[in-house]
Amino acid sequence: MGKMVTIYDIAREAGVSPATVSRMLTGNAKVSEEKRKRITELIRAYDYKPNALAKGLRETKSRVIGMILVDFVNPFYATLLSSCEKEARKRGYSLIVTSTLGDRELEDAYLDTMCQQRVATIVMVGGRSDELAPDEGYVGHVKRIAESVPVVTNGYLGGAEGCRVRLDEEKAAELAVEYLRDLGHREIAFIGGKGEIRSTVEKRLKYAQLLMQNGLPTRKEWIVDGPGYDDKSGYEAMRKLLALPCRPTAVIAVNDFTAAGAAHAIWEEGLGIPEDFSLVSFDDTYVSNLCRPRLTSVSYDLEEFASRLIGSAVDIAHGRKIEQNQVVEPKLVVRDSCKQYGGG
Amino acid sequence: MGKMVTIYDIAREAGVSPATVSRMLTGNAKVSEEKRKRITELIRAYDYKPNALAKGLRETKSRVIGMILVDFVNPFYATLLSSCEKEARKRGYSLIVTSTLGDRELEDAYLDTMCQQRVATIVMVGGRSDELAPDEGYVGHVKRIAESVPVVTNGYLGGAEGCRVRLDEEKAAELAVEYLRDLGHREIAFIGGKGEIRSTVEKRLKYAQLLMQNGLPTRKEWIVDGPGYDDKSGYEAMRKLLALPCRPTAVIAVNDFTAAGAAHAIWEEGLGIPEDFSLVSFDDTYVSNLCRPRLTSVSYDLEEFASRLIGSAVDIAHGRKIEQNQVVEPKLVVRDSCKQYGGG
DNA sequence: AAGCGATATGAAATCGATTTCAAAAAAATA
DNA sequence: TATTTTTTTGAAATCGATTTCATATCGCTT
Repeated sequence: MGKMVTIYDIAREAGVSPATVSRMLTGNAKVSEEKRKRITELIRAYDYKPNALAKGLRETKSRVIGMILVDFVNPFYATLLSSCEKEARKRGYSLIVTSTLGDRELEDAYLDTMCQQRVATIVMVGGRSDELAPDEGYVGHVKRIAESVPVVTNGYLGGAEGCRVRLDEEKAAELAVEYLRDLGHREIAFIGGKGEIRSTVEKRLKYAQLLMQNGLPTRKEWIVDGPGYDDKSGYEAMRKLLALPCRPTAVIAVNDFTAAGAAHAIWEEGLGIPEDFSLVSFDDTYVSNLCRPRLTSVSYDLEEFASRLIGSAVDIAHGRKIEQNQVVEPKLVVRDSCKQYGGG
Repeated sequence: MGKMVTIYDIAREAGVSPATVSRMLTGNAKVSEEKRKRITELIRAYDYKPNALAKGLRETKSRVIGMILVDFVNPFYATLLSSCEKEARKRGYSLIVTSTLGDRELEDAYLDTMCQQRVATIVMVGGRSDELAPDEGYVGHVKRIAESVPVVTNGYLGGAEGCRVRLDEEKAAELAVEYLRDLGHREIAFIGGKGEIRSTVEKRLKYAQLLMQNGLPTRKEWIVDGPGYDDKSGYEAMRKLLALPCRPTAVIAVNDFTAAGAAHAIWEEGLGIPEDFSLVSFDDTYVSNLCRPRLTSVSYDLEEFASRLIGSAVDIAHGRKIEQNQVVEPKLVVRDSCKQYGGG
């Protein structure tokens, strides 16, 4: 690769000092109109590209945000990533990304890598910080990292420098349960996923609590956790529900994939949605539009989520004051997978 | 943020020169066992994290690969991204990513940004380089960029330094057409998407050519381009096919989303898959498993694609010789969306 | 014990941009 | 016009790691 042209080359050609060129580029000080013109011209002519590494070194941090997600393929995260990238770009930042697929060691390793990369901020969504009870080791690790790089997460921050932007999972559960209740359903099941992920646990707990508060029947068998978070997991969970002597009339599934899987199990049984079962999912990804009938789903505004995550990340990097605790509220998107119980 | 500890700090504490610490870290030269121990100990104790910016500056390039994709949300690219990230990590590289959503200016801007970031290589999949006839301006831009940073792409490289890893779209079309032909179908339609995207054009051309070669009827109305690449686009395209006086018996859709949309149009008409229409899609994302019936789809091994893209990117960065032109072959994944024509 | 090559080490230059500090030039004031 | 104030500018230090080159240290040979 040909040597790249540097600020020195430009300065020499323009007959000024590198400092002057730098000042022009950053706008940190005035430069006489005459030199300004000459320099601008040369920059164009030589196709000069400022070296971000040198700049980052000098300023002890880069204009890059490190983003750690559980999974790029899941459309919820894919959409979030897409929005985050747009937000970052808008603010003049780039995104270094990694997906951990739940691998703890990897998460640790990548926190480290990003630290070495001297990213301005680390944004972490899902993963260990999002478990119900992150272990001691993890908390310490994040804390240690956060001594060098601020962290923005939707999960547990543990007093580290940074901020938290969480999704209101309880409100989400409430929207689902109350919608079904208002439709006249009394027998409502809940399909969860693997592990004690905070988002799942919070929904499940709220679901159970709301059934009680509303005087609806609660049954242990109506809370089923599949082996994962994909359609197969939902399928298996629904099969268990279908095998029950006392079937529910409505099902809440922890995400669109599990809901789609549940739908397949229902069809396989020769039953229909919403005729025989009403179905509500969470996340409102494009999958809920791809299913027939289209799934009624609880939706988070991912643009808002992204804007808060990246906005906070950038604000922290620039030493601005930010809200330590932010919450994104869900809303219900009604489609075709539910109907009035007993009614038309 | 607290100052980070540097190689100087470690050196001072260990009573050696920074050079020695560096040599130990990089392994570029021998260091006596005694100092080695002392240094290792201190690095642990101080939680020293080498500054990748400084390293990159010194070595005039970073261990980061810049990745430009059209769209993170599309599961084809999401999966590719996921695989690429894994491949990069395996080789000690990080990924800076951006999605252009087809915006040309953005693509140009981001080529620039990554250049400034001094990424080791730029990997570009989809987007302008992947158009059938990239315009002069674009070709020049890539060429100029490629003078500073090598480029790996699935599309047009235009003699720039780098390499090309393409998907064999023609073979993919062949697998689809021949499969349907072997099932006895003679009336086969093709649903494309918006614009003259190379991948689409190549498939469509091959499809048309194969119909001729096989003596199957060809009709202009059987080639329909939707307004995009999503399910709605496929839906609209299929409605046009359904409105035809002479309907085809099989449909090839340019990706899983358009296929899913086409399926909905078919159901809406009260018809069934595969009873009334056989349906083959491309890409074989999880969407083809999410549909009922599951879609028969032409699949690319994205792990191989990713491995070739990132492998080449890293090899080029290290000045190793690489194959200038690589091809990834597709295979057909048979599921439940096709059946013998006329037969059982 | 003197001389030789092989190793381990340190001092200093380097990568490219920013910034401090001081000097020079320009503008404003007396 | 002389003097002060303000604005532009350049020289040099800095960010943190790597590497070249020279020197010190060691073991080995004769």
